[in-house]
Amino acid sequence: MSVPKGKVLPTAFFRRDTVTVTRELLGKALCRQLPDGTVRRCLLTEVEAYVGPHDKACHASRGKTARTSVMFEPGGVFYVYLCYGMHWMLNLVTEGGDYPAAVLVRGVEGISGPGRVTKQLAIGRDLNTLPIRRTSGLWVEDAGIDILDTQVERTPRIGIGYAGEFWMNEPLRFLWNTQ
DNA sequence: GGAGTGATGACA
DNA sequence: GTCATCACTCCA
Repeated sequence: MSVPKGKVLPTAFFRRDTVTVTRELLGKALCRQLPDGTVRRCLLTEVEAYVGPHDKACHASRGKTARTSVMFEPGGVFYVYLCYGMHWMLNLVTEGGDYPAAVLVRGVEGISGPGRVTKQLAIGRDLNTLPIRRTSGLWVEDAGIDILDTQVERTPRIGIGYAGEFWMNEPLRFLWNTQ
């Protein structure tokens, strides 16, 4: 069963508190325009928050660099980077600007794992720094689904053991339990 | 449990 | 310039 077309989320949606945005992204539809012109819509089921310069797991916690400068942009753009030389990671930049934070897309309905999501949706470097809107070929829509807190699970983030005792345990990973 | 893979950032 | 590290995935 496919996800019906919804209203495109405005830039303002992303220019807010990162944890709030992360939680609200569950059940929203990540939409990708395919080369043949058709659109694939996938409900977001797993996301992680990287909440600012003080977050030791956030790439920008050690300052602004060529790679992380996009995270200092006002929210509503993509941060895409290559991990382990093979996997593209998709992030949605949040907050109002000059404050590095983003949401990592770890999974959508039918696709688990951040590297598999980008592979299946053909997401790569070319989307880095582009705005989150229809004309970029990748955007987010409100699918009209209301997800109750009882369906949301929070856990520590994955693969950030280097971030120190506090940040590696913060429950900044959000999962939508669809069962 | 371990390899693959290459950009990135720290350091010289 | 070198070098270690990595918000992962797949196969044994």
